Amino acid sequence: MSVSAASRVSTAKAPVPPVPADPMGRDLLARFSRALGDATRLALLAFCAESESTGNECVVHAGLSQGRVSAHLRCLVGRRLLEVRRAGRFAYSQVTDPRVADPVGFGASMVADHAASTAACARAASAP
Amino acid sequence: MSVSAASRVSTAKAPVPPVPADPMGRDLLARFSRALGDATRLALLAFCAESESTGNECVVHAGLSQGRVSAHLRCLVGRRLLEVRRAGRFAYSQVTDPRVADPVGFGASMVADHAASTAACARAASAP
DNA sequence: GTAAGACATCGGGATATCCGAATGTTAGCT
DNA sequence: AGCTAACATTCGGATATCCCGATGTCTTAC
Repeated sequence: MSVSAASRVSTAKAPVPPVPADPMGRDLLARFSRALGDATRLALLAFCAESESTGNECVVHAGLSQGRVSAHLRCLVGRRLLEVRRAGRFAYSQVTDPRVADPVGFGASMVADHAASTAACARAASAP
Repeated sequence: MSVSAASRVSTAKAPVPPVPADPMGRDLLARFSRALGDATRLALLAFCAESESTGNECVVHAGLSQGRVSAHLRCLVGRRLLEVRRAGRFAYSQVTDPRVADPVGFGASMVADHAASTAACARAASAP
C-alpha cells in the first residue's frame, strides 16, 4: 500500500524533527495549525491561491459578513499563509509561499484515505 | 487511487491541489488540522512518535487529568494520527503513518522562518 | 469473590472561537 | 469640504473546546 508515501520526503531519515521539542515551538505550531483548522479560512486560501483577490471579492466568495472575513484574512496573513499588497484603498491578498501546498496536500491525502471513518468519527465529549 | 503518486515533481506546477474544492473536503481537512492545533496533542504525538506508550505514561508525560488525556488520544486516533494496540487492560498508542512527519515539518519550518512575527502577532478580536 | 488498576465516559465551569451588526479609519471622487 | 467605497475594529451572543473530578466498564491479581 502506497510505497510512494515516503517519496515526498527524499530520505526516510527524519529530515525534520517530527514535533518541536520545546513547549514554545509546539504552541506556535499549534496556533499555525489552528489557522488551517477552519473551513472558511481554507476556502479563502483556495480562493487566493492562484490570483490575488480584494477583500470584497473574498467577502462575496465566502458569503460571510465583511468584518468576519477581514478577521479571517488577518489570521492567515499573521501566519504568513497569505500576503497582502496594498494599493490605495484596496488590499489584494494572495498565497505566495509555495510550501503552503504541502501540508494541505498531505492533509487531503490523509483525509482521502480515511474519509469514511474521519467523517463518521462522532465529535463526542470535547474532541474537535 | 493513491494520491502520493503526485508528489513533488520539480516542474513547479502545483503538485497537489492546494485546497479541496468541495466544501465537504474542506470541512474534513479543517477538522484534521484542528487535531494538530493543540499543544497538548502535539506533545502526545511527539511522545508516541518513536515508541508506543500506555495511556498512563501519556497522562504522566502530559501532566493533565487522565480523562482529558484519554479524550486527546481519542481525537488523534480518530484522525489516524495515532494507532492503538490493545493488550489486556492496556492501550499502547503509537504514531505509525510516516506521512505525519510532513505537515509537522512544514509547520515547523514555517514557524521557524517567521517565529518572531508569529509570536508577536496579537490574538486580537477572534483570531486564533 | 473481592479488590485494585487502566482506560472510557459523564457533568460542570472557564475560555476561545465564530458570527453578524455597528462603528472607525483611510483613500478617492465631485 | 462633503461623500462614498474599501477595510479594520469593536460589541455582544452562540457554540466549541479545554480542563478537572467523579463515575462506569473491563481486566488482572489475591
